[in-house]
Amino acid sequence: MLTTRPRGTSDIIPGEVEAWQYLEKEIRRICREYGYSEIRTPIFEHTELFLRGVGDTTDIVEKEMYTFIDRGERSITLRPEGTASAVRAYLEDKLHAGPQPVKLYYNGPMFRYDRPQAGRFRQFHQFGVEVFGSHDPALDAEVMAMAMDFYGRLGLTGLELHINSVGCPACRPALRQKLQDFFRPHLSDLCPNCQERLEKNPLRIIDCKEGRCREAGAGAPTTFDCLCEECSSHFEAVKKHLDLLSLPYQVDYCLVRGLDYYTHTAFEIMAKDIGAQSSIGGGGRYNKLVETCGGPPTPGIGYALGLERILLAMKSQNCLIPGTSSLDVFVVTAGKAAASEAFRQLFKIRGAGISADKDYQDRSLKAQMKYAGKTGAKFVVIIGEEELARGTALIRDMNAKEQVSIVSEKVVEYLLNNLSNVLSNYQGGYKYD
RNA sequence: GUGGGUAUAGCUCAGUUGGUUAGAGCACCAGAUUGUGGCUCUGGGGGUCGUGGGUUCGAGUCCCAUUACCCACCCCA
Repeated sequence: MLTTRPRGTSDIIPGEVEAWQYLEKEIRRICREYGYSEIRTPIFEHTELFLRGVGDTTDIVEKEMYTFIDRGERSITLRPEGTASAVRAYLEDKLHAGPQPVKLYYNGPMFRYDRPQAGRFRQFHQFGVEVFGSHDPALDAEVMAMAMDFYGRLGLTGLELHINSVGCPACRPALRQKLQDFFRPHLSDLCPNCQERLEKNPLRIIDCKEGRCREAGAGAPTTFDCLCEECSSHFEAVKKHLDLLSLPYQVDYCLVRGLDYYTHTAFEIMAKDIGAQSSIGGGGRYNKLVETCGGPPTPGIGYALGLERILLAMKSQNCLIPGTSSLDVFVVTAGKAAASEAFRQLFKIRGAGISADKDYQDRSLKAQMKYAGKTGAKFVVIIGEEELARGTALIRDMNAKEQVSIVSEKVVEYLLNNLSNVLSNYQGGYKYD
């Protein structure tokens, strides 16, 4: 083999792609129901969009971006997440000029230079939504409920919704100060990462998973201690709306997500059965991001779900996942003269919306039958010398192991009649429930 | 970026203290009185033992390096 796929990427091959198509179909369905429209943005952007949008002290920007200089000497980055592009498009395509809020969704590949492991890849796929133009805490709850609804539709259970408020520009400076005052005497007890975070981004220390940082952080101030009046009441309203929907959640005052743009609400959804990378989705409010990107003051909120991790969880929980789709009809021939007639018949069958195929390996009739069985074809149409002479075709029902002789002109009609229930299930996707 | 594990046929894996032509199951292909699938039986094709060095009379087996994959740290989806 000349070469292999780059590290941390994967091929989605027949037998697996059906699961992806199913997810894509469910994404389109739920987004339509919740009033979201799809947006497709470039897979690469100017690097500065992510520097400003995601935040230049984040791990994503500091060490995980695929950045390169293109032939026009521009610094280009393969998108590591979807929100920055959505904000850019919201401004550039003047969506802020229309009726608000603007509810968008995207679904596509993201790129981060991480060490691959279970549930973590360098090219991975996110489905996400973004809403621009509303401060309403009910929307925060809607967005979380939608994410949980999506998991539920796929059959996933036992997921945990963790929520927090990470404050706003009014109250965060006080929290930063309190945290720095608290941790500065214990600086040497912190992991090297957090020692740097103390000045750059002290909030992240309380969310650090290192044992020594957890110990050092015992009794440390949390977001809860410093929320301003507005943040606090917003958070209470969000919780109230989650309660209205009877949506279970856990408040986690140490939840600080790794993207700097969050204000107010932050949340994360965890799956326990997919390995160490248990975060299966997350999001939050970003009321300053549009401004940061050069737009008018505009509130926003969104989330992103990792499709690979969703599939991992679905496999782990034995959810129904569509497999390979099978053929409706296989055309078998015997003899050269019959092959021409069979080839024409094959196209007539396909023209009627029936999936059909034939042998292209010059196989014997017996081998063609064997192969037809493997394709899962429901019917086999046999055209040999005898049928050719009589102007008929044999149609064999593979499950019933019975076959009938049909006049050539009636073959399509016969198949349509006998496949009708199969075809109605097939239209537009796969049978999954 | 750090650590641990793995690498033999298309797939899952055997391969004894280094010793002749490297095996099995599954898969694939072909047959079982020549026009009929799944089961059974018989046969067949297919492997630079990840790659590059080294030790040795001799390396799939031991040593070093390298790459990839898996898992964990970290981070996040």
